[in-house]
Amino acid sequence: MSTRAARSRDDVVRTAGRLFAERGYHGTSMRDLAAELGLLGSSLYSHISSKEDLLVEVVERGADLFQSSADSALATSGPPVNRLKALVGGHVGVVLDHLDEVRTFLNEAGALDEVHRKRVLAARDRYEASFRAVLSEMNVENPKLAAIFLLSVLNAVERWYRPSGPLKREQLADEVFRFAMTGIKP
Amino acid sequence: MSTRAARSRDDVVRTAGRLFAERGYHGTSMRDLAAELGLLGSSLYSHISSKEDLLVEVVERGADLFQSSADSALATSGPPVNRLKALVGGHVGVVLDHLDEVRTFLNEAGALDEVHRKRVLAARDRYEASFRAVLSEMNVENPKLAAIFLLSVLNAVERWYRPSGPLKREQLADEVFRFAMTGIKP
DNA sequence: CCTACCGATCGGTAGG
DNA sequence: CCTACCGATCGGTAGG
Repeated sequence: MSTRAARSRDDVVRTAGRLFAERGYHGTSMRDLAAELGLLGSSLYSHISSKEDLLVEVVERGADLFQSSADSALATSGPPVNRLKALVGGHVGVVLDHLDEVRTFLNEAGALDEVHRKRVLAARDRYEASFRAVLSEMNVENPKLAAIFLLSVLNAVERWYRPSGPLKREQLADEVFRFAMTGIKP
Repeated sequence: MSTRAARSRDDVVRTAGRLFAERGYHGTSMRDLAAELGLLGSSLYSHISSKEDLLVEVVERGADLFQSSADSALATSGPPVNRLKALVGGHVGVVLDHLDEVRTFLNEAGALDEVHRKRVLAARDRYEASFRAVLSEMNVENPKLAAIFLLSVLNAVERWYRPSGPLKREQLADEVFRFAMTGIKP
């Protein structure tokens, strides 16, 4: 048996996402990443061309996942509240199923060069616009602010939710939706 | 006139807070910090003993500011909703007045060694407990989850609020409070 | 994917 | 607070 650790490009990107999410971009060295894959640092460069390119790819995966989720949610039929529910459920699903890409997308975009950072900000605004549009359809008083508040709650899920905790995955989206619709309720 | 740049320890800690907030702990070098103060890297060590100590000090300042705010808010008389309003107003005030320490406290605690990181988690839990206590007083259905959701909105203020924007500082706390109490409202 | 490197930069110290 | 350093580590390359 060979002791060679043959890795695909996707292995490299996914492992990079995990380390960027856990330790941050600047807190992760290329040798850290290689070691996680059972390689030496120099071996990474047959898969990718630079550390920065890796960050770009992980962040773009996060952006694409959110946008696909929104596009799908906006196609939901019925009253606008159905689409809002789909947006919330989709967002929670993306966070739970792609935690590493999501955390890197949300927390490490600042480490990108200006061109890519602006592209990420544009992607976030486009995603947020999906929320604003549905909230407008619902005749919410201040759709812009409501979208910010709702996304604040949704994005924070990454920071506190543990699948092993008392709150089951299906309940989570329901609870967020309920809080957004009616507040803390006495 | 001397060209010597005489700095106090507090100058060093405050400037470190700004850079840690903007670029992250691992994205800030001691030479970056020194240059910002008009010094050479080695000169920093007459003020502080290590980079890690600097992070500890900035993060602890953030923790203390939030806890002082909560202690003060909990002393508010009248029905519990008054105390909740004071907690929200206090939190927004701390974020806006001490943005660098807050951002470092919220985003860079992961770069601390285990001992200090656990201390920060304990400080956060104690602060969150102030919210849980007031929400319990208000007979909210799920005070623990309500506290998480409300703090999600409050902590996100650091990420999007611009004092130059349409929302004035005084309105911000009111809008967060209203969202927490009643949701998006159709 | 590894061996053998490269120049640059890192946090930090000794001594004045 | 500066001069003059230190060993360690950084991202990355040449060549096989």
